[in-house]
Amino acid sequence: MLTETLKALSEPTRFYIVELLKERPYSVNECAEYLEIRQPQASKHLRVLSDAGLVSVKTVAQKHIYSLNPEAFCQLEDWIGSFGMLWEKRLDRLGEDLREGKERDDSRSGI
Amino acid sequence: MLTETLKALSEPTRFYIVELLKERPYSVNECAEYLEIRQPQASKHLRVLSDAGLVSVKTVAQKHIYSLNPEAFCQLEDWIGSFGMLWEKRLDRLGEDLREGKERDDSRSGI
DNA sequence: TAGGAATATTCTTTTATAAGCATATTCCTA
DNA sequence: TAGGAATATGCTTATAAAAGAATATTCCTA
Repeated sequence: MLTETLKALSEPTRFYIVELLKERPYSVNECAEYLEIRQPQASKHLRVLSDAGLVSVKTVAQKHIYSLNPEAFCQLEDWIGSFGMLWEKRLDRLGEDLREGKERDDSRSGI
Repeated sequence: MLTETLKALSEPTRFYIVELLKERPYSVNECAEYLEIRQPQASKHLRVLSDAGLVSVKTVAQKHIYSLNPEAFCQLEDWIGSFGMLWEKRLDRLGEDLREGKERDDSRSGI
């Protein structure tokens, strides 16, 4: 479900965690330290991100190393990509209309 | 704030409204009808989407016609795009390492 | 200008979730 | 194997937001 992904990302603290993980994988304590939150909160937020498929865990000794999970972001990218066509379509129609010398009727453009 | 955009989209009903508006602009009542929700809810959800910059309104007589706002989606697309580089970078490193005949150390790959 | 159509707002109730704190769990090492 | 490091979980409280119902607002038209 895309909405779960979006929901997980919409929480500011989790958003920052994801931004942090862009740099490199981090352990739970490292996340907590960098974001200046307590360890349990970091753990919980990472769990939400994990449940949403946004991050993966790798266990090294006692440490749980979290890293971004490409698939989830590709899925999001695909969805966002499905909008780009809309603006292009409208520009296409605008172009056609201009070539045909039509008056532009914005009630049809959706802009 | 990107988190506001994400939050607005993360609500299932609003997500469907956005999907509906992909097709063409819709009035409040039309949205309510298609999504089988009551008019006030549609109005409220559209307000949230509007506050987040995801939709624009055009008033035609008493009707408020809502349509998607390209800028917001482009912003999202830019952000999502900033992740694509990461996977590529990793593939690049993998490629380099292979050419150099190195042993792969996954603790550095973040995958 | 009165009436109705279309939309927005207010208020209440309910539900979801984030934070805080304590504690449990897991696993390495001396 | 006892102790400590790293992480996870449970419980409570506080806050945010969604739904429902009633009502207010805006604006066109006869």
